[in-house]
Amino acid sequence: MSEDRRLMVLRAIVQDYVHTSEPVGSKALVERHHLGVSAATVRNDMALLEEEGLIHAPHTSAGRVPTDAGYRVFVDRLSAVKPLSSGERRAISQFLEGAVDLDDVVDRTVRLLASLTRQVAVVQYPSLTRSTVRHIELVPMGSSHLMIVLIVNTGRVEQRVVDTGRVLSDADGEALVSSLRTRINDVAAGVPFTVAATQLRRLVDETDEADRAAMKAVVSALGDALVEEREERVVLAGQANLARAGADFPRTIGPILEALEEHVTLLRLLGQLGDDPDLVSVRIGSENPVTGLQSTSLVSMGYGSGSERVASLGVLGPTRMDYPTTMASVRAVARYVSEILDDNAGT
Amino acid sequence: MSEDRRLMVLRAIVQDYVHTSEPVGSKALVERHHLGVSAATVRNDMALLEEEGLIHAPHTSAGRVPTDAGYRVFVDRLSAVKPLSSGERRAISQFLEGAVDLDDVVDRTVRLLASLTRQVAVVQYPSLTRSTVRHIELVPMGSSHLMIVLIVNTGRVEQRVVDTGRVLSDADGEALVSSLRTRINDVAAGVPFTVAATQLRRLVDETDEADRAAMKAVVSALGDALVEEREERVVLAGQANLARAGADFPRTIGPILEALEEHVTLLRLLGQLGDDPDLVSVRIGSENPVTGLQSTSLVSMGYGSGSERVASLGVLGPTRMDYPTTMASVRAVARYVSEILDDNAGT
DNA sequence: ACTGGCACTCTCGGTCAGCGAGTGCCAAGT
DNA sequence: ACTTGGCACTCGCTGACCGAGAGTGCCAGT
Repeated sequence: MSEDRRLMVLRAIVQDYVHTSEPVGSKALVERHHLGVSAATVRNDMALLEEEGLIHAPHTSAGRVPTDAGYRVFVDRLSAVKPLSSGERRAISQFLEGAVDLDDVVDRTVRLLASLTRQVAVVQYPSLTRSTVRHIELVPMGSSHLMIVLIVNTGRVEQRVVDTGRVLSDADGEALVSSLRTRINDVAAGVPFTVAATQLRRLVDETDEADRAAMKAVVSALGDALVEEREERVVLAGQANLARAGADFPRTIGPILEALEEHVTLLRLLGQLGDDPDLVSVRIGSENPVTGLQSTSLVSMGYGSGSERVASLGVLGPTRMDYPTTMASVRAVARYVSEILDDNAGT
Repeated sequence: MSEDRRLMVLRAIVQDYVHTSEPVGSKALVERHHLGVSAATVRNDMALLEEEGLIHAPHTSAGRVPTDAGYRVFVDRLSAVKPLSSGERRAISQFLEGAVDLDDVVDRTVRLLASLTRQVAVVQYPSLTRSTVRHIELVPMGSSHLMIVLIVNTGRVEQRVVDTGRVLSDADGEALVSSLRTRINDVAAGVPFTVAATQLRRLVDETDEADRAAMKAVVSALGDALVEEREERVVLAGQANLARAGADFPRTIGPILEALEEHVTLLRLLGQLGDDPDLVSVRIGSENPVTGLQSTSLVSMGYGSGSERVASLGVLGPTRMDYPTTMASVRAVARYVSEILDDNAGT
């Protein structure tokens, strides 16, 4: 019947537990939250909630603790994302304002998230599946080596050195480099990675016998750089916060740290967001497929310039976390970073 | 008198403690190490060692544990760096072989060190105080923006975007860019950072009124990049190993993680090496100036191409660590990385 | 449908005894 | 002058026990 009240009770349990980190009993509940009923009634509701699997008693005579499913219901139906104070907003923008390049943006973002939420922050580097080549620069180095600089539209830069097997320091060499430079940029500049890769391969065949070897060397290095660049990266901060919340993970902190070093699985996790790119995604405890992270929750959100959601960021903390404010922080930071990328992508 | 034997006893204590992690008593000692004397004699020696401050009894009736000073004596006088097995050497070279660029070298190195020593690995990015500018490239972006790419002789690349306030897409613009490019490279290419910075500033004054604003914008961004690039960075791996060795740090793991996030202080630490660049430096427990790291030891060594020791790498672990093998690993990796940098530096 | 009451169950903290490892010191042996 | 065996002593650790406190489930009453 009073399903409403049951949910109120659940919410109260979650809230209390989150900030005392102790199992909460019926008596304490009615005292702190002025629900208009007695402890005995609450006990009945609790029994039902337990049947539904939303809460759980660690011991016969202890209070109740929310289960992962309980938290799920809480975030889905019982809480609203708490808006940040204007002070917090200002802090965010000030902190990110001074970033000079993409690395710096990511670096600042991850630190900011960690200190804001006092949890472990995870930021994925902008994924470049949709990246385009902005420009490719060739710089002769020494007699026969050539440094290739690949500039991506997101502002990232990748470089490689190849040996062309040709003398580049004389007039002929300079002409060769300059011809390679224009021809390569003609087919690749402004073009998405995947397309650029195939175009470049074709370019080799269209090259004179004489210069084909050089062109081939350059193109193959570029091909490497293109996939390397597509390979995604994450940056972490705030691992120390795990230790602070040590009470929550009796002895699981080791596995958690291990899981955090597996950047590949982290990336996969971040990749699986909810449907709506503009919504914060929450993965709670055992919902999480990664061994080692099953006592933690991941709050994440996509970000990126324009309508493209190029990457994700988020924080990882104990399942017993303050979801509303954490979600608010993550959302705010994701939006702000997106804005910054928008501005820089400008033109 | 028998100072020799006292030291043998100390060595035995260190060795036993390192691998049982329990205070070691006189009886256990004579059993495991066949010193030719009885437990009582060992007890007398222990009493002396304790007076000298080299060992310490946690409780009146517990065994002895080496103090920081005890470890110091051990590494300085009682141990030899254990040579690595050929298998380990091969593993190191294979693991580092496939690196494609500097970032990759550093990344692989830090992971390798962590898994080799099962401790926290710290690798400083090659310091660039002695770096020179290899080349500076200017790439027009959009109508008035210019991307500046700074290529350093170590292979690092830094980029900046500035607004020149001029139209660059027409013929005039292209001419401007190309003139800036040659003039800048004329004064800066091949020149050490510090010199380049001043040369470039002078260049502004020598520029025509008309182009001075554009030149100024570019030079100021370059100046930023030069200091930014000189700012040093570290990379970590293997934090999870801290948790594994949790027995050693009862509750100090939190502060340690915090200290590890303070990259600035880490850099300072790594900077203070011993005198001989070719020697492994060991800083034990309280010898360590950083709060939070006083229950840990740092084993580090410089590395770099040629005779220049451009940066350091090392591992951080409990004071109770296996110094001989750890030192061996650190030394081997540092040397190998130096070799790689040598090869790559070759024109 | 809610509430008060009651018996019951557990955990937690404190105390206490026994055990075992290890020490310090002394007197005897080489 | 060292070394050694012996012995009394000190502590920390473990397990048992106990009482207190918190919380529960259930039942009967409103």
